[in-house]
Amino acid sequence: MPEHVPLAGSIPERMNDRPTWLISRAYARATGLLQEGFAQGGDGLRGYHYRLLVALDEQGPASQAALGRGTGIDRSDVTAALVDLEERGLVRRDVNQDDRRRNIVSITAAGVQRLEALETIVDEVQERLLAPLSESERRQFVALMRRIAGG
Amino acid sequence: MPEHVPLAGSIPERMNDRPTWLISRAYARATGLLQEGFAQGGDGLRGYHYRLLVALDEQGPASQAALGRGTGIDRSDVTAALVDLEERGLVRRDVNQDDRRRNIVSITAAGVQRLEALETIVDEVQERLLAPLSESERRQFVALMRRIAGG
DNA sequence: CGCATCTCAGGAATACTGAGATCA
DNA sequence: CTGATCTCAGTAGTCCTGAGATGC
Repeated sequence: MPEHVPLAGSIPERMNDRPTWLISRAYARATGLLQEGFAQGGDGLRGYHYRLLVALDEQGPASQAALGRGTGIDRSDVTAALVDLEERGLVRRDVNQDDRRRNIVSITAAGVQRLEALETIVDEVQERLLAPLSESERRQFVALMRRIAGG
Repeated sequence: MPEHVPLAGSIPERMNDRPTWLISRAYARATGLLQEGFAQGGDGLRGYHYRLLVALDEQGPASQAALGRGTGIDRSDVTAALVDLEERGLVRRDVNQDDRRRNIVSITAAGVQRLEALETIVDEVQERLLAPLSESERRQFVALMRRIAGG
């Protein structure tokens, strides 16, 4: 006997006008798809690793503090994620001789290669996520989101 | 000496075109603001509690499974959150005599009252979150998000 | 039997805090 | 001394899985 006396069960209509709730639903969908995609890699890389690799690939060597600011990842999480990436040979960390508090983090050739594979995965996820929207709607969406997220 | 040799540090431009990343940034902002707001209540209520109260207030008594489906909260988290709400006298749980597997969860008068306060908080958070957008842009945003989140 | 419900234990990824050590 | 950096330990809230007990 499937679903007997429903006693309610659909999404409260009020919530569907709540941007906070819509954002959290979208986030849940996006992270679910991303985790699914990243799991294909099989080497345990996650969102943090991807973000760091993108920042390093795009902007060149950086200190960990700068990476944290640039990617929105907390300093302590940056440290942990970079340890993972270094173990896998995807980044290198050298002490900055001009300021020995700082590490100079650089992406390696293997890191660039791995990043390309991750980009493919993220592209696919994005395609699935934005499937309901037309091209112009996607541009609208990105533009609006940038203003909300970028605050 | 503040910030010496930047070694990069701004948000990678590539990321700002990544809906997945924008969503996670927006989510981080939203949940940060929400937690800040909910903390004002001082009684440890969180997003899950709020969602459940909304669903109960809007749709009336429901089984826990229906609440889970309706709010997008996992069955096991529903159980835990309802325990909290029951302890605070904000909901009541009675065994459904027609189907004794099920609890009939109802919001109490105190729950309705507490929910009103929470709605005020969520309204404020929303206002801060959407501050950069005009009225019509907000409607656009909600409409686009519904299609992405609602999948 | 199958299936739904409620509960409990726990894991995973993100976001964050506090504190210590190092060093400009 | 002030303040930035890196590291480590630990917490919180969300999302999810597996398994058991009960009941249709």
